Amino acid sequence: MKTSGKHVIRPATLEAIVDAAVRLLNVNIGASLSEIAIHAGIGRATLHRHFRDRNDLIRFIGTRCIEEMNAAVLAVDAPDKPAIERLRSMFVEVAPLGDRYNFLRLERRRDEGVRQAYNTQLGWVDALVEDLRAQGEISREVPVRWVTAQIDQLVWTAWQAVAEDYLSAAEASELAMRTLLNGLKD
Amino acid sequence: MKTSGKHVIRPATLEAIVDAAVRLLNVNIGASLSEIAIHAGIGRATLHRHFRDRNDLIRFIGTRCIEEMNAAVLAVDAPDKPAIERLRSMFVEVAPLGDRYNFLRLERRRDEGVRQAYNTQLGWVDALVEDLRAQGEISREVPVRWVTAQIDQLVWTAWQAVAEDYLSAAEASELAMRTLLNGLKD
DNA sequence: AGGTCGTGATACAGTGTTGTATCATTCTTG
DNA sequence: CAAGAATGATACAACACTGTATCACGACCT
Repeated sequence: MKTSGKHVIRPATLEAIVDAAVRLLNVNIGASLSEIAIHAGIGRATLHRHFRDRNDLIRFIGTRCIEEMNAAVLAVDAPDKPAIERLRSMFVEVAPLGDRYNFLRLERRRDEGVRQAYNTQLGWVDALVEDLRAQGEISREVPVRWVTAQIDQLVWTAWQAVAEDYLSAAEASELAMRTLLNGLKD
Repeated sequence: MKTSGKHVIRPATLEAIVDAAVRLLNVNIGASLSEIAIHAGIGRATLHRHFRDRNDLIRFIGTRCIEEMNAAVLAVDAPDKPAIERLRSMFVEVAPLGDRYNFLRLERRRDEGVRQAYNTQLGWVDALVEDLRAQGEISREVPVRWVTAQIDQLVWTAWQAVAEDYLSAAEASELAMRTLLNGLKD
C-alpha cells in the first residue's frame, strides 16, 4: 500500500476494496481497476489514492491474505497435538479462507514476493506431512510433493463444496481427511 | 477460426500457434497476441489473417483441446471393461494432455461454449463414477460431485508431477488411482 | 455547528494492445 | 523454373486502461 499517503483510508473502504478485489481477481486476473472500484462501491480515484498502482494493490492483497492464512495456521500449531488432529484442524481453519487461499495460488505465479511467502507456508505443511509419516498416518512410499499437492487441492475443493452448498463445513473437512487418508472406497 | 479466410493456413503455422498459445495462456491468460506470435515464431499479422480476433483464437484453441480430450476419452470407452480399468486408462490417456486440460479448466470460466463442452465431458465422468459405485469401488456415501472434483484435480496433479519430473507417467497414474480409491495411508 | 479530511466525479494525457491495410519476401506446387 | 499463395514486416487509427490532477460534496470529530 502507498506508504506516504496524505489521506488515511477508512476501514470500511479498505475492506470493501479487498473483498471486491479478491472476488473479482479470482474469476479474472485481468479485471480492471474500474470494475473493482464499482464492485467495491467506491470511486476509482479512491483506489489510486491508497494504492500507487495496480501492482501495489495486488501485492497488498497478497500479503493481507498471507497474514490471514498465517493467523489461521498458527491457531492450529500445537506441537503436543497428534499430527492427525493438526491436519483436521487445518482443514477446519483454512478451508473457510478458500477464496483468499485461491488468490494466493493464482498470484504466486506472477509475484515473487507472494511466491516466497506461499512457499514458506508450504514449509509448514511439509513439517506436518513429516509428522504424519512418522506417526504412520501416511506411507513413506508416497512422495512428499504428492502429499502436499493433495492437501493443497483438498483445501480448495473443500471450500468450493461449501461455497456451492453441497456440503457443510464439517462434512467437507471430514471428507477431505477421508480422501487423503483412506480414499473413497467402500 | 475465421471461416471465409482468403488465405489457407499452413499446418506447421497452425500447430506453432496452438502450442505457443496454450503454453502462454496457461501461465498468463492476459498474454498479448504479440507475445503469442513471437513465441510461435510467426508474425503477428499472420495471427490476424487466420483468427478474426483474440476471442476467435481462444475459442478455436478451446474446441481444439476439447477434440483432443474427446479422442483420448473415446479410446478408453469400452463398456465391457471393468469400471476400474476404464478409470486407470483415463488417467493414462488424459494426464499427458494436462496442459490442454488445464487450459480448458481456466477458460470455462470465461467462455460459455467452452463451459458447455467441458460440462459434457464431465457427464462422461459422471457415468464412469456411477459405474465405479455400482461395482463397489467407490462408496455411495460420497457425493458424486466430490468424486468428480477429485478426479479432475488428480488428472492435473498427475500431469504436473510428470512435468516437474518427480514421477514417471506410469507412477503418476498409479498414485492417482491409489489416492482416489485407497488414500495415502500405509 | 463548524472545520477537517476522506471521498466521488470528472477531465486529461500517456501507454500498450488490437485490428486493418499494404508491400516485399519466402515458400510451395505444378 | 515460374506462378501463385502464404507469410513477415511495417505503418496506422481506434480503443481500453492507467495514473494524475482538480474541485465539489459529505462524513466524522470536537
